[in-house]
Amino acid sequence: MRAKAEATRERLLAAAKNLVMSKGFAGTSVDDVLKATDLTKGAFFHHFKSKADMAEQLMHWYAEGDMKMFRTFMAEAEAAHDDPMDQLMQFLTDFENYLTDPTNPPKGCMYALYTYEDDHFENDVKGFVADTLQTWTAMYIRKFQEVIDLYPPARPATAKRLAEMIVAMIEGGLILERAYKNPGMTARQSEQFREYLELLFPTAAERKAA
Amino acid sequence: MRAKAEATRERLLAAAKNLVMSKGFAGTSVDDVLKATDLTKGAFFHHFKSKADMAEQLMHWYAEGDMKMFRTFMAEAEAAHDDPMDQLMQFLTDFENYLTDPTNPPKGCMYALYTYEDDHFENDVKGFVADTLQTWTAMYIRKFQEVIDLYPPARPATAKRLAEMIVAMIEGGLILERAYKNPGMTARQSEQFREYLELLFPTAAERKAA
DNA sequence: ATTAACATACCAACTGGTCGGTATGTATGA
DNA sequence: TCATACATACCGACCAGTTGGTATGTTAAT
Repeated sequence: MRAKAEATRERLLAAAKNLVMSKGFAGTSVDDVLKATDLTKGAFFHHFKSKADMAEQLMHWYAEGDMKMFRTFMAEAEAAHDDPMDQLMQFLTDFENYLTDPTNPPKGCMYALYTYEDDHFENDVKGFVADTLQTWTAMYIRKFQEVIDLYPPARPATAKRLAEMIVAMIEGGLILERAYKNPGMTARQSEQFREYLELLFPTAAERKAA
Repeated sequence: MRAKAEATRERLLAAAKNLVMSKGFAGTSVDDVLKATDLTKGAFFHHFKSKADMAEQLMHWYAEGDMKMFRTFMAEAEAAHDDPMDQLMQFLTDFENYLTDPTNPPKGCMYALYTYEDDHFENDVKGFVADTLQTWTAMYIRKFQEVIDLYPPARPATAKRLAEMIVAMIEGGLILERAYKNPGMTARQSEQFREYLELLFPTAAERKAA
């Protein structure tokens, strides 16, 4: 029984995610979610004590899946290469392939969405979004620091700056992707960032050429 | 009397802009706007034939102000320098100063906001947002092409890619700025982008040093 | 005297949320 | 083992408040 209940909860969350991603949080009504799942008010308020509670659970659920994916990509990249620059490059190309893969539209980032509707959310939720973005950034920082320690950058650069840069480029890419309905935009940003890295760490490029 | 009417319309739009920027479009009710302006339903529906119509007028109004600002920055930069690289750099630093200036929070980009709530808007509005972003990008493309024509890039680069890159970085920066409540994030993205340009166009940097 | 520019009163539909009820599970004890 | 006792999972009617929108004023400028 508990397994079926969890399945129901995830059905609600999955439907909510799709709706929220295309209509926003305030624009998505509880009834919308119920229509999409063929469930009723009773079910909804059994699993969530309010709509705001759903928002919180939805964000945690989303972040969990999101972070797991990134960690998997990173672990694979680290297993495949010893050199941190190689690891980073593979991570980014893997991510680009994932973005290019014609999976379930509409694409977008729920952190960004919550950020642009933040008046509706409790400080807990806003803090969680910020923390998650920080964790994401921190993953990059660690890797960039390894690269910087190994290869002198052609111009002064900090790991933090580079990490924030790629995160911003991805977020911005997703916006352009939605606005233009052009599925390739985000991956192109990642590609362009790799171009920058090649220029910034010339000795890493030479090493590979050798 | 017509002047007073236009003033009322702008009062409504200005209030709507602030509210929409912090609560989203669906999250902002007509009553919210009226409460903020001390006006009534009669006034609102005299100026806008529906809430959706307000959304459209709001976007046009916003884009007009936005584009005017960018054109002003660009005109100033072009008046101050002959070299396109110098023009570009001043444009970016001017923009950074504007972003850093502690003006009216909350910061953010209405194009991004509409993009993340696009289910509520007519195709007209969505198309307009896309067109405006394209126009913004096209301004950069023109300038980057001038730079590329003059200084050979250290690695293959197209004006279009670079233009999309800076637009994405700004959009992403604004998201991080909101999420972290850190007013400096967006300007930092622009700075970092200039760092990239210095690397990409080394001969331009040499020319300046000489 | 018209008309533009607003105010006021009101409406049907929808909003998030509650509540009593039911069916189906699970734990316990004799 | 099998009835008792309770908990979980869900249903659907209902509620008060809010939503966008309208119909009918009133006032003031042209």
